[in-house]
Amino acid sequence: MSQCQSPKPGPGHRYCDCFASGDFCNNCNCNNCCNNLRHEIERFKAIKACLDRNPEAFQPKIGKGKLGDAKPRHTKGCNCKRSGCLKNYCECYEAKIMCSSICKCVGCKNYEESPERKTLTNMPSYVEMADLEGSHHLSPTKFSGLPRFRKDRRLSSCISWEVVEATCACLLAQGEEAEKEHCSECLAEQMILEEFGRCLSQILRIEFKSKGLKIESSTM
DNA sequence: GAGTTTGAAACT
DNA sequence: CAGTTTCAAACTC
Ligand SMILES: [Zn+2]
Ligand SMILES: [Zn+2]
Ligand SMILES: [Zn+2]
Ligand SMILES: [Zn+2]
Repeated sequence: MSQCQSPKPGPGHRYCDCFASGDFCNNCNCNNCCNNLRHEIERFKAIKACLDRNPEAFQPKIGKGKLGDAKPRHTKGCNCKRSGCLKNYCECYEAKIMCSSICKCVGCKNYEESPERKTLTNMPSYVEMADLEGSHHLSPTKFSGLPRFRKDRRLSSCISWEVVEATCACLLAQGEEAEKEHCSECLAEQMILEEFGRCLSQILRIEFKSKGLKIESSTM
């Protein structure tokens, strides 16, 4: 049950689960809870304010994908960045559904073919994948000190949040360096762009490698 | 149970 | 529309 501390649904934060689902609070630990019959008017006003902001506020968030039997999907999609959509922080995952194209998540692992998702949900028999990855240092650039890839984790089809962060950190570092050396704005820009190029190419290299592909292009 | 992480929804 | 704030719930120890 909910344990919100707010006297009533207030601005700037989400509502307790009871209220969000349109129910009265029941057996909650809410502090000064107004989501009950005792505060009918206040409650109604809160609901009205909510609906005013978003008419769909109390609609179920899990709709059907299209017609009838299509796969259910989250009506708004999630916006996860750090959970890989494999924890209950993610509304898609919580609802036991795959993320869809309307999700704006980063580093999503909540898709049908996701090995991470599979190892999490079922207890696959033929698991393992010998991970001899411990040695993977991302060499030349500053990737080295930054969030490393976990042993059993590999990049799948999308770029993970860790990589996004690492890339940002590289660019920031490059910018600071340029600043320290009092480079012109133009040169700084160029340095950062070049760093970005190195990051991208490294990301691609690693991704290709993990898939056993070769880099065909020579123009990189 | 305390402390941390996360992301929806409100807000700017 | 993107960035920030808030805070209850999920998670971790
Ligand atoms: Zn309550
Ligand atoms: Zn998600
Ligand atoms: Zn999603
Ligand atoms: Zn996702």
